[in-house]
Amino acid sequence: MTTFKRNIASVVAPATGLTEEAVESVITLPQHEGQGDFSFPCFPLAKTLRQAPAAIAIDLAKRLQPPPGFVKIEALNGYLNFFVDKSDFASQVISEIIQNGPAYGNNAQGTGKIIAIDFSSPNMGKELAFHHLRGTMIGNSLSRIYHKNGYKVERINHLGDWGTSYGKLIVMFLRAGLGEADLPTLTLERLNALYRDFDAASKQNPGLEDEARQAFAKLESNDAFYRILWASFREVTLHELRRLYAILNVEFDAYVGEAFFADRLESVLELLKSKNLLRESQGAEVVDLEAFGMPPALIRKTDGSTLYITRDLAAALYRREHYGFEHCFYVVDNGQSLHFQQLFKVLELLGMDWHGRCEHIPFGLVLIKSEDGGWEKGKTRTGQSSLLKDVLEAARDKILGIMAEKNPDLAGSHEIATRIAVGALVFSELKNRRLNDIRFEWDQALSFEGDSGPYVQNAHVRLCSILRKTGLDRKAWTVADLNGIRWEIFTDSSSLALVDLLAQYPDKVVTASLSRDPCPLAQYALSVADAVHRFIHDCRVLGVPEERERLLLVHAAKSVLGSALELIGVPAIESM
RNA sequence: GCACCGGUAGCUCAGCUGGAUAGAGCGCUGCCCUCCGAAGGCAGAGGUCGUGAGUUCGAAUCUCGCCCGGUGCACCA
Repeated sequence: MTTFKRNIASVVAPATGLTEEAVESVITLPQHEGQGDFSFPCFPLAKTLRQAPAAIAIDLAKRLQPPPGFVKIEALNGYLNFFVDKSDFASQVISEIIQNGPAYGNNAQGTGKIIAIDFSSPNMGKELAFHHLRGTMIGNSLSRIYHKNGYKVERINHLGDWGTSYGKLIVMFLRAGLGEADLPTLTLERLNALYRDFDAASKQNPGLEDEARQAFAKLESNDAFYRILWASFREVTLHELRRLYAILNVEFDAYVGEAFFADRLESVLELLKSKNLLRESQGAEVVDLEAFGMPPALIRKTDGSTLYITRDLAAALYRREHYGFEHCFYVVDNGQSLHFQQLFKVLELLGMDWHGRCEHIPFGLVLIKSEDGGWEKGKTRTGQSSLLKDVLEAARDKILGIMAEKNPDLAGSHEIATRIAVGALVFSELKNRRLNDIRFEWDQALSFEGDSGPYVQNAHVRLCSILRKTGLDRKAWTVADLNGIRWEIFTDSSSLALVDLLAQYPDKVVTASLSRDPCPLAQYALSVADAVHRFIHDCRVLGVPEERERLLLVHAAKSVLGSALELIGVPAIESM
């Protein structure tokens, strides 16, 4: 792909006076048939050459000889269209895929650089709701994408495990008559129920809020019994989280929750004071951000306790010191953009010259139907949101039904059904741009038709199935397999369309990293799946004279599609 | 009121670092398995790209105003 662009640049640059880099950067891929394979738009030349773009294109088309790898140059509508030698193109693309193996699509953009990425980060004592899937999978996918771009990625789960909320849990735990003896059998479900009980009970008994604050104060002062309760609650939460993350195939390098920063808060306050940023306001301590068009950042409450942003300041300072990151990403929903604007501004005011390396990566909200029929943000606390484990189970069960009908040989395989369910749910989260709000509806969440995860997974399955029939599914392909390949076999439109897409993979890996959005890769996987299904439909592979060549393409397509699926976190399964 | 985000086919959405004739899926009308997996393929109908201006040779894409929807804006995280 890059060699083809470079070859175009090598003939266009001298004829136009542009640099080769400038030519390469404007080369586009045409959208319609008859427009060649690469295009150079002549419009920007109109001014300097004082000629109409169409005339420039016609003139260039006459004067230029097709560069290596090309057979024809044509002028059309002010574009200079280059037609590749199809055999040559297929040869270059497929050879590159075979030579690189799983490293195809890798680049060195991030070599030697570290990215700290904070995602998922649920609250202790609460079950994962369906809406947590979005941030979790966006963060997971971005981690993999940046890794493929050469970065070292540190995945951080910034567990919400400190604050008055945990006073609430302790209060309700004790009020329910539970004690240390009950800890071994405690479940996350039970803890989550205690939360809801607290909300209900505190409406009747407003004094409960005070009790919770006192309980948290006692926890903060390291009361031994309260520390044991807290540690158990945390372990129960982590146990269930790890179970779900395993199903989703999501991993973290660190579970560093807010509690970890508890004893660093004083030094944050000292730092703010030393820079003369802290002001007293209505009995609380704030950093005034009015000059920047923002409300003040509330650092310390009237009762002396600290807040979210105080802990986030401590976390940012720690991460910078501990990881020395190039970028620090916060994958958190769009509703918190003000918080992050304030956080980054305070870091700037503190004189942290790296504040610009911190970046909020917002995503749209998951809305649920409200009582009046409108749509609103779902809240775990009130129990309106569906639990992630329930949605996963429902999806798996529905898929088991479909499998029984479509592939009785595999019927009953919970493992495969689960992987299809994960693929379906994850793909529908990531195929759209991350800032779009999503409306949760059961019917839609459990719809597996059309442009869906299963459709893309099925393309991979069909490729695997063909390879399996020849015993080549576990083969390690090498450049030796390219000897004697008749590249002209790939010049039919279905094969060529597939080859063309495979060639675009490295660019898509970069695009996704620059937009900080898995969406381009999900869309790409979809178009590869389209091309695969069409290829399999149009081109018989086994038992035909072209078998050897087509098996090579099948393997190349499987390899690239599998890689793209891995990047977005959709399981690349081999049968379904 | 201020701020962030969205507004493209009946519905759900791609396309947005400006480029040629705006693309999918669902739904609707039909067609294709004696053939490697039909969870598949092919064809048809369906569009003032919210709206008004501006920048430009060229705007769904950039800038500004307005309208509609979601979210946030001091002691929760």
